[in-house]
Amino acid sequence: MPDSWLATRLNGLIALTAQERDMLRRLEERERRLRRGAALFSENDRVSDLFVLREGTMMSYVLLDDGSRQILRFLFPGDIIATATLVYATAPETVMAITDCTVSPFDRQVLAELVSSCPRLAMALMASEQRVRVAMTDRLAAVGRTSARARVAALLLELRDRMRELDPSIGTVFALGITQEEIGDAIGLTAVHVNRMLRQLEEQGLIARAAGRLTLVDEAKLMRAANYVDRNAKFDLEWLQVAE
Amino acid sequence: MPDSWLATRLNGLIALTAQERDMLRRLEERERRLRRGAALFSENDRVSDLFVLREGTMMSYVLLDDGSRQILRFLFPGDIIATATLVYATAPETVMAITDCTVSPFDRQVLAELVSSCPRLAMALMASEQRVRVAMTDRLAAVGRTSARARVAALLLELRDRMRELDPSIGTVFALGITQEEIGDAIGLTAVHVNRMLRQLEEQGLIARAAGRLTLVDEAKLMRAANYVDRNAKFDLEWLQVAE
DNA sequence: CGCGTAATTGATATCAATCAAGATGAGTGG
DNA sequence: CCACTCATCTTGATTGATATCAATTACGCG
Repeated sequence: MPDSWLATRLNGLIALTAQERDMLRRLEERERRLRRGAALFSENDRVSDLFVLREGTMMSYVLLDDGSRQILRFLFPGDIIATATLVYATAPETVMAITDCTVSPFDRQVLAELVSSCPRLAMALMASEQRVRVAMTDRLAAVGRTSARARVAALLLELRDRMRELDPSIGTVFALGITQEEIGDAIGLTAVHVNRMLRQLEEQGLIARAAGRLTLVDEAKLMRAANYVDRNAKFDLEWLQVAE
Repeated sequence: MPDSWLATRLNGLIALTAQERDMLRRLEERERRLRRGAALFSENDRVSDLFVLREGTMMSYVLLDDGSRQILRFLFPGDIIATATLVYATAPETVMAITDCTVSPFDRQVLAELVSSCPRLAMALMASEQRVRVAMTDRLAAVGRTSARARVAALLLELRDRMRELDPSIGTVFALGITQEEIGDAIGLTAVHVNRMLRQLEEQGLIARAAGRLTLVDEAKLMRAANYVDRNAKFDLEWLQVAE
């Protein structure tokens, strides 16, 4: 495990200086462990820290009055959690551990200091928040305007891509790590219907499932089925590189 | 019209210094006009500027392969446009003028300078991007997990709230300014069904419509129907006030 | 080895989409 | 000022995708 996941993540965007690395390390000094299923915080909790996820998988979600759940985002090591703390006194969403996890809490004032001392890092953080936002617009478009089959396909590809960022050895085979109910709650379907769509994708030869592992058998077809856009192919932080 | 819309907007969050105001004014030096229906830029265009919307209403959307459209966000004066420019070489979304508009373009390098010279302003911008993100999670939850009626109600309230930020005199009566088709494309419904839901809300006495103006007749009921959460009530940028 | 969660499958119900006409209304040219 | 036109709104009939309800079945874990 790198001593700063955040540095590892941002290094994918811009080359970091030693000073910048040091600064990022400060965000991951403390450590807190969470058991599978434990909530880091819940909707409406007073939260004044932010967190870096260091180990494990988490998710953020909201619960509606009728008890239904909308999963907003799956979280992987290097992701920043609770950025909403910057504006909201209470959390707008719940964050829960899907597997056993380790997170590093840091105070929002420390972030303010980081912005002062490392402006280029601040820009990189802003930029990386844009990736999060765009991922969410993609999901919104999927949920609002595509079929159940397309949404399932899109989520499978999204999860594979995110896992591959951390582990480049991942190709077309990976462990999904979430239940069909969670898939449904992320893309606005019932677990039953997710099951049927997975079966359909399997019967059509786009995916295969075995022993908890998923294989993207025909990635090209799956991408077409999903309305897939590879956002990672379009990164450009070049313009930040030259900053004095 | 204020000489910096952005300053006006951020002033709602933190008290700005003279230097900060000056800096923000630089972002709105240039000016570009757009006719109703004109695209500021389209998906996949190379964009290296950001923009501040100064006058008018705009929207951002994506088009899917089958021609359907998902409206991501409605834009009002003071909103920053094309923040995705910070990471993506090409625009992930189209931005179009709903009414005649004025925008102020500024180069992303200018933003980088702003972050260097006014770190507290940078924090305020980050914070304000969180509002955008949370608004989007609310929409995602609505589209993924609520009925057509609830989504329509939620959008009406969202639009009213956003307009009220700019014009506090707005109470329960306002001009919607968008078509039923646009409503549908924002919340994942057909225009036909939006029409039926508006009628239903009207018949149930939650809203009234006349001469292009919408009245929220029973706001409490409408909020319940919409699963409404007033995010504005929960702001907290106090912690930034004391900076250095 | 048993227990509980997750996955699977079939039957039926519903909500929203689609298809198909009109009606209304704002803007435009004569 | 009127007639025309195109967009928007409205309404009804029908279809279709996904939810709901109801059992099983498979399987990871203690």
